[in-house]
Amino acid sequence: MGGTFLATNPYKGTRDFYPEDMRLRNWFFSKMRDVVEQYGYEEYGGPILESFDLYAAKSGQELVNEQIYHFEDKGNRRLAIRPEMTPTVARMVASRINELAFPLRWYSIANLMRYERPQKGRLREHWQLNVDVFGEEGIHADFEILSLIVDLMQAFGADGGMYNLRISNRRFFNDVMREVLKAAPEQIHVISKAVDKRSKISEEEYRNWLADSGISPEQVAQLDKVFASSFEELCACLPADSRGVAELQGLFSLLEETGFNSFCEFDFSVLRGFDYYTGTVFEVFDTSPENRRSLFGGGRYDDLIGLFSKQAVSGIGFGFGDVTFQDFLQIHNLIPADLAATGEVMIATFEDTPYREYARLSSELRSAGIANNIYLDVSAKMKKQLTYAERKGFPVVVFLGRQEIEDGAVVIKHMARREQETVSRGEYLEKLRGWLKS
RNA sequence: GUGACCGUAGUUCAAUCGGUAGAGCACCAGAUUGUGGAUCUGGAUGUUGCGGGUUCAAGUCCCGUCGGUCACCCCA
Repeated sequence: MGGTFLATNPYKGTRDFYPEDMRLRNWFFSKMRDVVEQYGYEEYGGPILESFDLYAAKSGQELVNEQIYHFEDKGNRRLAIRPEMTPTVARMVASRINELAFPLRWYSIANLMRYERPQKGRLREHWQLNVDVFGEEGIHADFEILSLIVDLMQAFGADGGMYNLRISNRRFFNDVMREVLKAAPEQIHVISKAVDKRSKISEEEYRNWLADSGISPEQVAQLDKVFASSFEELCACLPADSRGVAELQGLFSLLEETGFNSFCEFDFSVLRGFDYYTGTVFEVFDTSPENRRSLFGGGRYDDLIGLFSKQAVSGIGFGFGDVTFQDFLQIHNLIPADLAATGEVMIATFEDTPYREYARLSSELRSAGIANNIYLDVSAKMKKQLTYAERKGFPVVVFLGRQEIEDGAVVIKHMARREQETVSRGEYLEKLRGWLKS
């Protein structure tokens, strides 16, 4: 025997996109593209392989390095498959820093890979929409990104009840820690980690974590008070010149004035990882009980291109992955049922008719802008041809046989209505168009 | 990296205490030689993920491995 066959399953944590899967992905990414381009964002792209140093240099996180696919090429260059898009954009921006007109509004839709254990909402390869504003420090950019997110969600019919957009600010957080808790810089780091975990771990674990990290009982008490306080009360505790306060107040008054505030809320516990973010941070949560998780998030970082240039470029943006988003769409029933196949017309064939007639008809339809297939096996029974047409979801089948050629006509058949009629070659296109519209 | 559960036909699943693997759907052919969703008739299909062990006998028990799912870890 020929031995064993190769496995047909895709590599762990990656997915095959069969035509129906591709339709879904194309559907939502093109919708996203529409929204983002209406905001005047420009698309960019980059290579899937980058120098390993591009990632290794960045903040030197061991864990990130463990999640990077890397290897050596034939010229002994150390390469990595991109695990995120930001270093690539940073490189691109830095490379043309003097030529680009800031602020930039850029977006990309790219596939990324990370070596990790697949689980719900997270695979080894995923596709992600990245949207950023570069070179603008003011909160107008922050506001724009947040309103863009709301519009993005709305484009899919997601209303405020389906998701939460929670917003905070790293500067504000740091100010509160310093002024209210009198926390030292190292303590702030520890506290932010504990706060980040707060919703996931038990009350006891949370308190132990803080105590074990050298946070005094007084500080813990203050922290409890902070969480019980409103945004306004917290602001009152901070100096009048607090930048964090000014940014959050400015941002929220803009959101209120434009009506976007009904989708947004202040949430002191939103922190989004570390170091990276310096100002506004935000996170979008799914509100459905089955999927109470973060869909995506982002924030402001002060220096995007420090690795490449002396000049600092501030930016704000987010990355929105397809895996979590698909879960979201499914749970909230936001995927349209009629993401149909692309073919509009199938041309049925007969053995006793010259094939060139079908080639001509097909070309005639294409010129008219009607996508079509010729049934290739002319000896196949009509039952088989029609079954095929039905399974493929062709709304219309056209018959062209000896009789029709003699009469200068075609038979067009409306599959869903199970009706058909004979129409002259001069008029069938118009009739067909009418059918395809409805 | 740690832990839990799962892996049987294309698919969804069944198989009693360990006793020689079966059903629905789907598929193919025909009833219908130029007309599809129903019905009827017939048909094909498995190294039970893989490798080893225990046993007279393993889909079933044990070990390993690969794959899937989920949680932890981590998070763009």
